[in-house]
Amino acid sequence: MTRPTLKAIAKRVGVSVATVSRALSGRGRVDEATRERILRVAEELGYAPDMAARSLVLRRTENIGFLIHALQSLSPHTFYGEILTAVERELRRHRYHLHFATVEDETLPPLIKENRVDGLILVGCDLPPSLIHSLKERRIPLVLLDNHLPGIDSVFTDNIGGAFQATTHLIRLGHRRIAFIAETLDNLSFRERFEGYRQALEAHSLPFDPELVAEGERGFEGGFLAMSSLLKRTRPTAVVAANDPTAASAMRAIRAHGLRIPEDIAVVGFDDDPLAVHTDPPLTTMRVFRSKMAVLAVARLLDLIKNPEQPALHIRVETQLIIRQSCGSPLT
Amino acid sequence: MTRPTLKAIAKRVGVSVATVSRALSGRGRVDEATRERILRVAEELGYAPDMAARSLVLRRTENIGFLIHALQSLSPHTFYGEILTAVERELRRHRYHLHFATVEDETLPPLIKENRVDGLILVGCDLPPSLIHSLKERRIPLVLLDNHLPGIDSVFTDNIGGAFQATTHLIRLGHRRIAFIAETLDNLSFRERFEGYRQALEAHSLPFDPELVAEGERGFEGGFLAMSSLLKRTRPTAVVAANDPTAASAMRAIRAHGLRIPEDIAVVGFDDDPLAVHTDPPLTTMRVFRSKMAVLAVARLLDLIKNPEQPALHIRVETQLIIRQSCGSPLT
DNA sequence: TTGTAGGCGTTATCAT
DNA sequence: ATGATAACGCCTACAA
Repeated sequence: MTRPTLKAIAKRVGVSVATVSRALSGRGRVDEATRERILRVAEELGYAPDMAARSLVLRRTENIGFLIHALQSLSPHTFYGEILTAVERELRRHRYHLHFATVEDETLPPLIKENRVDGLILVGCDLPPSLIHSLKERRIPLVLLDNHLPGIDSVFTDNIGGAFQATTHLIRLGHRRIAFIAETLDNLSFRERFEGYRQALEAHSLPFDPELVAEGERGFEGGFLAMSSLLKRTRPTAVVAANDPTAASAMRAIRAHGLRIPEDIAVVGFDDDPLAVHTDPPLTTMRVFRSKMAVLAVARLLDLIKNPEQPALHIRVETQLIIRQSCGSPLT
Repeated sequence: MTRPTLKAIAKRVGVSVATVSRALSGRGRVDEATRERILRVAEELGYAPDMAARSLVLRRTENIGFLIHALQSLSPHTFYGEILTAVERELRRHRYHLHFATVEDETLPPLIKENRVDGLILVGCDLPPSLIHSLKERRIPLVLLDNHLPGIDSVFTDNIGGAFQATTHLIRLGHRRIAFIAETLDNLSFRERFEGYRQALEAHSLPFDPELVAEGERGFEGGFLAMSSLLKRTRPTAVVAANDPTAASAMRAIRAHGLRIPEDIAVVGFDDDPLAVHTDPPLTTMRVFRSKMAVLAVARLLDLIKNPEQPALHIRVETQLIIRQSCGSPLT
């Protein structure tokens, strides 16, 4: 009832463990007939190498750590959930395994020092840079996903370009008083989206009005709070939300003020979250290619593991405007 | 630049590796003065035991596998995302690590045979029972989470009781023609919720009408499809949805038919998904205690690892009715 | 082609 | 209290 070992197979077949090891690993010559017998017995016993023994001698675990800030993973979006499953799927394709861990501060997660992983995917832009740098100093192969930092490999969303496009969409529909709301601007992605919004205004010679910008707070009610406080002091004809959950909860605030969407206020979100299709009306938004980004990050990480000394690559993935009903038709 | 080992510390301090091991592990006596020196040097070097070597001799990895069906984890809900982070948090509290893996069929995931984990949390009711049983036969400690099966430890939601309560809520509001919709009934949880619905009808002497039951398909549009086909043939005054995403997309279908919520049709969901608060009107639903369930499952699993030969425990966690606006006031 | 032997880093069992 | 030493299961020279 105990796990089969090389020794067990060796005894059964009547050869040495070395031969069995060679036969199973494919490295080194071994007679075709005995190889067959060995493979058969191994199959029969359901043999698989013990990972502890293997990684002790090989000095690699074939595990990849998926690190995310505890804040993020608790968030209502499914955004990082989809990234997680996409990363796992891709790792599995390459026979790697996924270690999932959350971090709450800058202390080094134990899986690093204990040598539990060969590399790291650091997800989201809420991980403290100080932590990222101390990880980097340990020379663990790593890539940032949905985040970027000078000198460190990264795969990230074109937030500026996306927000630029979203805002431009509203401008083309005839809007001039366009607001920007976010749960918080204390977040790189949201700040970049804000930047894209400003650049679009500027590119179309529209004035930037700080009155039209509002922050709420992190979490479900963020968009509601931001939109409510904004509506108390001014009245835009359109609003760019930093992400879809923010947009969805802003829509509730708009309605609570007796205004209609999109007739009174048009709304555009960001992420193309699954909930975008459930809002009323369905939300126009910027699609973010989570799964594609996951695949790219895994590929880059595995390459870095094989070949550590490389200049950092920064892979920016564009977004795509998905038009639904929350922006309506051109203003007349 | 290479990881510090026991040997390195031993050399620095001028003792044997055995002494260092004892000093660091706390097992076995060691002179107070030398222990101090050892601890200091270990700290200085940032020593942590190599996990491969450690688990090779100890025969345990301090890793727990989190297994989920690929279908599930790709689902729009954040349901399993919240469970995942809650499980990870609880494991970390106990100095365990989380291996995340998805399964697509009944083949044994490699992490089992390779001995990468000490135990398993099997999440959701879409994992094939045949797989669960072959895992069980390998005598790996495991507990089902949000699922249950005879003979296997489990922590699960009181689906029948919850749906009973949800349906009863509608009946108390005066509804008599109450529909039940689900993405699919090819799922234990959904079937149990259906059962709870039927029991509530029976308990209140209302007839069960198959016309009032509809399935859609898995995914975003499931509730929309189910509700649309239902409305084509009949007209309930209320509907119980098997979960919140189903309810949310059913609400779109109801509105698409020109009907109002809750005036024409009252809606109740299940799960208390974060999106429940974003729907219009906010969704009345049954709260499921994901985090509590996660904690219970981890506690049970760690107990089973310490003490394997125990009769199976089946821990059922009740749900709680959360009243929002989607059911309105009593019918007059 | 095959077997012997040494070692990966840690723990545990003996002596001393 | 401390130090050799033998595992744990696997891989890989090197020898036969």
